[in-house]
Amino acid sequence: MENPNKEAIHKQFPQFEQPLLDTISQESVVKHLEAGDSVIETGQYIRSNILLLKGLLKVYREDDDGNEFLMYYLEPGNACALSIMCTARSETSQVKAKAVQPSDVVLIPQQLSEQWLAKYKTWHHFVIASYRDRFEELLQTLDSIVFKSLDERLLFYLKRHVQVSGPEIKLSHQQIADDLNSSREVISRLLKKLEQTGALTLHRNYIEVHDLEKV
Amino acid sequence: MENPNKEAIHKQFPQFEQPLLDTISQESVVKHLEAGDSVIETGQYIRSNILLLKGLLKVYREDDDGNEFLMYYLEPGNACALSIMCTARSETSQVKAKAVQPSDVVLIPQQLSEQWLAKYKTWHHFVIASYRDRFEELLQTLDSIVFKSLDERLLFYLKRHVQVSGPEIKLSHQQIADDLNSSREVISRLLKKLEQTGALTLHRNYIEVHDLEKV
DNA sequence: GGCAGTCAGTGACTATTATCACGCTGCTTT
DNA sequence: AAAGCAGCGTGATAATAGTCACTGACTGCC
Repeated sequence: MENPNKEAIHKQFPQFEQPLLDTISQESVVKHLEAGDSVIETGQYIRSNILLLKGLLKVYREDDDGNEFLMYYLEPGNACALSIMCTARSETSQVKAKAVQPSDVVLIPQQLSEQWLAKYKTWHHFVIASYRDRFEELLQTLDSIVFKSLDERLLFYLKRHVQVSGPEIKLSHQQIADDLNSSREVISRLLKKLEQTGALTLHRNYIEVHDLEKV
Repeated sequence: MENPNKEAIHKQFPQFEQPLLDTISQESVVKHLEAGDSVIETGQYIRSNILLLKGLLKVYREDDDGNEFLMYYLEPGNACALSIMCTARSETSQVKAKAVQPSDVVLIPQQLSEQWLAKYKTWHHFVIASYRDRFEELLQTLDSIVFKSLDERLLFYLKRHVQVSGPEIKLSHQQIADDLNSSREVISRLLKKLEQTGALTLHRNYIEVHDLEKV
């Protein structure tokens, strides 16, 4: 009885050694998420690592007033050590993850992950690389917030979004404002300025990006 | 010929297994830093991990205009995967580390670190835990920048500083402004407000903290 | 077609932070 | 003691971003 997702896992994570692939297929759970679904809420495992097979996740921080901001996106082949999320809840804030597109994720219980660290070399390289990559992405987000003004942050945001899901940005101004922890009116005004430069065209509920580099 | 720092290493990193301690003593270099010394510049090894034996380091981000902001402090027993620093130089910014107090650091070449990951269980746990801890601290910094206004960020900054080096904060207003990527005048005004609440007393070149919690 | 609801545009106002310009203080140097 | 300088206080002003109030425009539904 082969796990039907085995091939998908192998394709997205070709670096894993064969026995590890077998173990993953046997012991972990693949979960399908619709756009908008929250990863934490659906996860049966409280502390799990997540491998993304298909789709797109956004990982964001939320404080207790409901304010949020985008940390980074996860693409297929990426992982997010959910252990980070579960431990990293200070009194006030929490890390959350949500599907942006319909997605397939592999949930790996924290305990298994730790066993594999010792057992499978490719796994431990993968985990360390994941931490490092996530760290660097977070650092980039931080940079843009600290050093840049909102119009530059918006540009950075749009570029990143185009990278992960193409030049048709299907978001309302309100959603963008949320991701940047700003307000709709401000984002609207900045977007309009960008439209006037010819970098993009605004539509209802989506933005057509032409060229963000020349701005 | 015993490495005289072996005992210090053992004391700060008691979780390390004996063979690992031996290897560290033999193969790594302990470097003394005076307050203000930059870690990168003194490091003979380009890509190294750093273990802090004594003192206090600050790790900060700097963009190409010379603006900077504090990411977090490192205390004895902490480590900073310097590999992060070396790879994490985007076009614009760079991670740097500087001694705040006279400090002793152990420099571990990246190559050795990677060998040890497979060889010593306590090392690989340590590295993973370090990544996680640094990640969470960075997340806290990010929180304070995104969700809080400057007066709250200043409070957060002062609290953290008190935690790592006591209630006598030996910094000029300018230095604090740099760490928060703000300007001296603004910090001066906010500090004055805090003084009026009785939370601290201002002096030339240092601040005497009484109680930051009640503010 | 009419109604409700979401999305977007806009002007006026406010709050926060940055910047500029200056003066004062107290320490160090000569 | 005089000069020089770093650190700090302060008012005025500017720039940026957030908030409020309102409008119109499009969408889906009955």
